[in-house]
Amino acid sequence: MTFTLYDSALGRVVPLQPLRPGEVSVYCCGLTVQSAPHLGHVRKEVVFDTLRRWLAWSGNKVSLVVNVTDIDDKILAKSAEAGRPWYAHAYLYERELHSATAALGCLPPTYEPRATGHIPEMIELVEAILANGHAYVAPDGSGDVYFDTLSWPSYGEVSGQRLAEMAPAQDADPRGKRDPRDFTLWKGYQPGSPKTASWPAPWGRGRPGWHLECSAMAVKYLGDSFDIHGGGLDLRFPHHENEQAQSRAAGHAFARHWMHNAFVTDPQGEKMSKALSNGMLVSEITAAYDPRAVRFYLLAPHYRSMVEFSDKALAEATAALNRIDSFAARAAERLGGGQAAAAAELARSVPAGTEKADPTGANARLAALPAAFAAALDDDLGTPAAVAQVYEAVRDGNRALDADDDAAAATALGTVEAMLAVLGLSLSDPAWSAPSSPDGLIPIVDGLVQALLDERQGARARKDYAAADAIRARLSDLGLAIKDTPAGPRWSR
RNA sequence: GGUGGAGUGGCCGAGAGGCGAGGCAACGGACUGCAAAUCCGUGUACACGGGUUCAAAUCCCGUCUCCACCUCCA
Repeated sequence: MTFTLYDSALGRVVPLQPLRPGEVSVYCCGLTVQSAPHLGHVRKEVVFDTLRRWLAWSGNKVSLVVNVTDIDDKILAKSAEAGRPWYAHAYLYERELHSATAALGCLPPTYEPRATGHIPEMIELVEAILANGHAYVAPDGSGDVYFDTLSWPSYGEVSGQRLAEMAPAQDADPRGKRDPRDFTLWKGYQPGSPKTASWPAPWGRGRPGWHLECSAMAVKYLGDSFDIHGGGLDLRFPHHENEQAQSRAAGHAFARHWMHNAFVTDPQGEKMSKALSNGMLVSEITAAYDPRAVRFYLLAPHYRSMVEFSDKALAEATAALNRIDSFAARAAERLGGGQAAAAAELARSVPAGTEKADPTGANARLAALPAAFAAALDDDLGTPAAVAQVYEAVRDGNRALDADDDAAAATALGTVEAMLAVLGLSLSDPAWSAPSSPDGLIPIVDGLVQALLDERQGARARKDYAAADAIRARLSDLGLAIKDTPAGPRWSR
């Protein structure tokens, strides 16, 4: 069984043959921490978190490096507006990003380097490109260094853009550029910018260009060559194109495959953006919906398809996940938690799998999954077909419970739990425990509701259905759903 | 203008030459005091027009519409 992926530079699905068998190295462009993340930003995090979990589940050591761009034009501009130092501004939104991704159950990357921590590496990279004759220092004394795009014949290989056909950019500040298609490697210090946002370099004080940062960090942490470079589709050109060109021009083999996720769109089908982000900030969404359902909503469609944001879609995802959870709860009540605990145990072995290759453990983990589920994920991270397998197992399990076939129900429960664990949706995942509930309150609430349900049971026994239904209605008004099961009434939110 | 992607049943969303993924919603049935939950059943979908083929949602040609990138963007 081999993982295959759609390599967006090649435009087709190819098998992943890692540089080092059993180890997969992934670099994924993170965010420029300039403002609060919206749903679109975190789709990428969820997609690559799921990819990483799957590769680890199947026995690979996975290194996932995600950068934090903490210096750029936007950060300087917005921090000035906000009246705080640029680094404090960046750090504020870096923390917001972390809480957003954690809320959605994303494991922290293997490492998350900040651009500002890698200025020496970036300078070395520029020196290498200069030495190889693919960059030039602007002759105007500005301290700018530009990549000489025309000197790099394979420019365009990532995005399919042809240099000759590219619309010449209307550059507001061409300074010493030879050709409008050249891009900035190093931006000379401009008076008026914060002094703290500049660093000494052989060609003058300044700061790195955006594209350069990723190249330097990817090579530093993943080596001269690595397996997968990921990011949002909007980064394909020019960012990824430029990254590839400058890295190879410096002599590095760089990314072997490119993976790009599609956008989250607004209800009109247009790409989510800052201007449209009202009501779509991650913090707002996770306040309004179960964060686990939000993750489910983001990963159920294929990563290369656009996802449309709407309250209806989130509500549907909540309902769908609810059905899965109801089965798990019903089965666990009937069978005891053995199967679920076993699946949770398997899931717990996976974070270790990201640290080292674990083919032996992988055999046990893969055996816990339906073959069709594994095949779906191996086929370019086919989460839709994988999710369909979850539903199949839920139906099988419910059917088994209805037929009093405990053995079959137990199998289904274990399968469901294992699949949820792969997708980062397992209820036993610590990410979903709600620390916001004050300690000790839950048993009290539970006891109070139980007392009311006992009351209702008494009424039912007397065939006083009016009284029984009144209690149910009052609980229902509080948002509690009551189910009468053979083992007695059960309540849930 | 260049490059890439998309149009699927009430809605969402897969698939990519031949047996109708899956979910949500709806309707009927079983179960229930009634519900809820669950199970069973119910759909002659693939933008349009041509073509290839024994067979096309899937391939080819053309048309229309939408989206993205080419300027910062997950």
